[in-house]
Amino acid sequence: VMILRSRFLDARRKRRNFSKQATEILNEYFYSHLSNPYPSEEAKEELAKKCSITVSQVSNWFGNKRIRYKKNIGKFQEEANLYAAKTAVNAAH
Amino acid sequence: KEEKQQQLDQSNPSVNWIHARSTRKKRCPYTKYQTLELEKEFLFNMYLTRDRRFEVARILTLTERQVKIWFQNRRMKMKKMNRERNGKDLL
DNA sequence: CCGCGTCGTAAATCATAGCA
DNA sequence: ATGCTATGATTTACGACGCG
Repeated sequence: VMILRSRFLDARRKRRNFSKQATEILNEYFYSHLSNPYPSEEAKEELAKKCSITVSQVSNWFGNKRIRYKKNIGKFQEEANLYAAKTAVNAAH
Repeated sequence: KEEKQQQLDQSNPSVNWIHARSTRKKRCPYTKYQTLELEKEFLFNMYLTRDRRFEVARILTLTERQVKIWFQNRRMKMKKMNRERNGKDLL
């Protein structure tokens, strides 16, 4: 019973921000697909696996990212340049 | 359908993936009472008959369209909950 | 053609994590 | 602690497409 109880409570655990690496991976995808930041179901699954989060969480992240980016492109300019440079470096090596 | 616009300038983030239906109704959160009654109705049956939809809409002061869409969204929510509540628990 | 179904999403809003 | 904002999740409202 205690085990079941703990498991139930665990399912209701409070949300945590995603890890730095996960956010990094998601941002890399977002900024390298800025002209069409809509990952396919397969891409979402791959991202979910790499980030150790669920596909739903990947969808939530992109939904939030797209709207927040669009709402204030200026605020994300620095971040955009950062990832643009990063992917350029990756491509070069 | 997606191939309509593919070649977009990376340097020009005037991103065109902006749908923004101007004719779209602004989201308006339902009251606790409305939500509670909708949930009770959903518990009774996940799918509405036309008559039931009319009654629920009248009682809650919502349009039939809003009630119809609420049920569609609610079914999607249930589906998602089931999906996540699967392949989990158990040892 | 209609009308309601699902699926994926926009946009607003909620809840609270996390930090100055 | 406290206030505040960033962030992840949830809630309305549709468009696109499907089926009968």
